[in-house]
Amino acid sequence: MAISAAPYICSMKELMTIEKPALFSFRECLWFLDRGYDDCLFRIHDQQLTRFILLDGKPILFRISDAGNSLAVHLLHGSVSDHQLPLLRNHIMDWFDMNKDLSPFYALLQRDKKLQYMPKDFEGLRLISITDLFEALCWSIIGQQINLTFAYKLKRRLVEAFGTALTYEDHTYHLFPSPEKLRSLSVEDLRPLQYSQSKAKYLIGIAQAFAEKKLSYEMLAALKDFNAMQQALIAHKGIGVWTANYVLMKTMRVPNAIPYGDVGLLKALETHEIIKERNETEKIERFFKKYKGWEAYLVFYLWRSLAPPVFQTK
DNA sequence: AACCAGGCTGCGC
DNA sequence: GCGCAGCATGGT
Repeated sequence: MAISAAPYICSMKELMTIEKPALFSFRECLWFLDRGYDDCLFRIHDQQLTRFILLDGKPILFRISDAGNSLAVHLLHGSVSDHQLPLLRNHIMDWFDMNKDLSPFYALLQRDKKLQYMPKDFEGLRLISITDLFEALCWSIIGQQINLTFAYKLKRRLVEAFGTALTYEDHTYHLFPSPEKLRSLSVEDLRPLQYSQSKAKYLIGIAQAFAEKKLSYEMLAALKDFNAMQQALIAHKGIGVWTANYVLMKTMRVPNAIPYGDVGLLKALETHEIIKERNETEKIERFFKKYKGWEAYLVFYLWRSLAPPVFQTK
């Protein structure tokens, strides 16, 4: 499937601007999205972010850029009617968690001797979400037990083979494949892309569950209770505690969905000398208790800490 | 070249 | 319920 967009000169239409809340840094957010991995679901260049999505079921290509006190959103392909504008605005604000007041979290960090550098060094970094539950589940299954460089390669192969592509001004943008598309595949279709037997099986199984409406965002969100949501996910093959918690954290920002055992999290806890050994689970739980309500953000900021601050070289 | 990767399942106890 | 082998393959 391919869509080609006519490369009109000056075809970009400004759809809207979105006012930046306090403690919001587009630059910090871009740093996270562009931290050295090859993500095929958006493109960043010249401090601008371009992405291809389905809005209200219709494909659009849009670009976000920094406009001082606000973000500017331009339309590059497709159309957005007046009544769809709020949908796009909500999509972007949810993606960057722009409705949240971070000051209580920063107050907690400031009280912590080992982490009190974070509010300044990472100021305005938001917990950037994966806006689609199916994509989030597939992505976390792909990423299980392999390094991220390889995981992004696997994702790209899947998306390029089975997703919808759109070429605009010499760059190709992609939609993540639909559950209906992935459910139609067999394990043999994914083996040449270097998916393991089990990863292939899990992905197809999850796609089936979505296509048959046995699992959906709405279904999960309706549960409210964290344990119930976790169990609803773990019931599916290929989803364990880590995956369930990672996905709940990245799609819904469920604060107590801590991906315990995550190697990145453990590494960060070690470098901050919060733990000495990776098996000190009680110590980790005690540590997280100090951040009640902000656990997901804490994990995100600890991941952020694994790389140098974006402003360091400036 | 060994050891590690943003783990999970299935088995034996 | 808990521990552990096996998985499967690229990165460093």
